[in-house]
Amino acid sequence: MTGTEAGAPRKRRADSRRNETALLEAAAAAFVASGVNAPVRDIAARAGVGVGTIYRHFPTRADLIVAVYRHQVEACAAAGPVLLAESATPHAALASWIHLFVDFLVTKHGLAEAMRSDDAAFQTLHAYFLDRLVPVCAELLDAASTAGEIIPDMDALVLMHGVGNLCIGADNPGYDARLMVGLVIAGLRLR
Amino acid sequence: MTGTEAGAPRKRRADSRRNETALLEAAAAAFVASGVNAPVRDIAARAGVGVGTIYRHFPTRADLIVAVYRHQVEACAAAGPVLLAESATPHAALASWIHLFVDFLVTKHGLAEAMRSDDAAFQTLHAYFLDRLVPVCAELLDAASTAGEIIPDMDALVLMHGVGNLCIGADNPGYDARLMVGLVIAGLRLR
DNA sequence: TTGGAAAACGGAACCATGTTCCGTATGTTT
DNA sequence: AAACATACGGAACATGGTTCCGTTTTCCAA
Repeated sequence: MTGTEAGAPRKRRADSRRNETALLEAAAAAFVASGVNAPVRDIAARAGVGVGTIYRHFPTRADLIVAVYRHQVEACAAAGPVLLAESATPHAALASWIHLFVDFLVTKHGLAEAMRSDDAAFQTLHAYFLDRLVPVCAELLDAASTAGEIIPDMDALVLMHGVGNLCIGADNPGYDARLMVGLVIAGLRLR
Repeated sequence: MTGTEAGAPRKRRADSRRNETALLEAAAAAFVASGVNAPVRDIAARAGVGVGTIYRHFPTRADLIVAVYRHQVEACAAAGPVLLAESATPHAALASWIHLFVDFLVTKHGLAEAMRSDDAAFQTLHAYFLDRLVPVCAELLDAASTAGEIIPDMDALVLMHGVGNLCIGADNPGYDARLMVGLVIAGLRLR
């Protein structure tokens, strides 16, 4: 035997792995250039592969988006506990963390829109972001409400949805997503 | 001559007017059934006309949407001064008026999304809503800030944009647009 | 080293939607 | 009733997502 019992499942082909990273880079570039709705054919062309290859690696656009932004989402999630430990008050930590999330969203054209699309294809995106970030947000909310700084029982999922929505069209010159998010954060405070 | 000098511009054809109202009714029905993004062909079929006829009467989808919802927008605009006169405080009037606007938006699937699309075709929609409602909102904001109830210098356009955004996906069971809008309104208050 | 099975590829073909265009039909005027 | 303007319908085109299958590449094992 070769050592591994029930598997030895022939290692992934080299071209496959090559294409996957090429696609990730191409997608990242296309997203910057044309937003997360960049046409599939464009991304394929940038990566020098056929469209079929995209679908084989990333069945839905959401899978591709998640793959491209995974590190940044992880970083955001990780920042929650750190901010809570380092900030003067839980409410301050919550505010900082939300602004971090907003900064992430507003720099990705179309991501906020995609986040809230109810298209089945975006289910994965939805699920990933929410699974990863809602618990962090809930922890911050809980700390702040325990400290008596904010209204009790605020639902983290609703808050994240709302903040995401406020980031839609953030690059529109007549709009100011950060200001609106600031109002929401202020509105959470007990008076 | 026929009497009228520089015009006598031959009255509109009967079939044209018939089709316009048929189209408005069909669009209203389609919007209720499938949201404001109902396929053009569906609307045409409901109205019993060809697609060309839609484009002749309503060059962009925004024109159609505006035509369908004009009365309701007008009603909302008209309610502003009334609320201001009847409410206990300007802030209360502002809150009521915004909730009125929210109620309007959340019952029109996809309208909030369309409102903030930067697609050129939605320019008309944007312009109409904003021209009509922003001044009303500005008046309410002004009254409230003059009364010292809310932060000064809040921009009505930004607020309307934000509220519109918060209404996106309002029918999603895990979300609560009214709650989020309530937080914004609370956040406007001086403490 | 090489034969061939498995894996992955490319891109043509297909579908859904929005949009345009023009030959035809309808209404209006004289 | 004839002649003209107006409006109509829907085929044809454009765009973008998605699927499918014949071909190519890689890997394993003899």
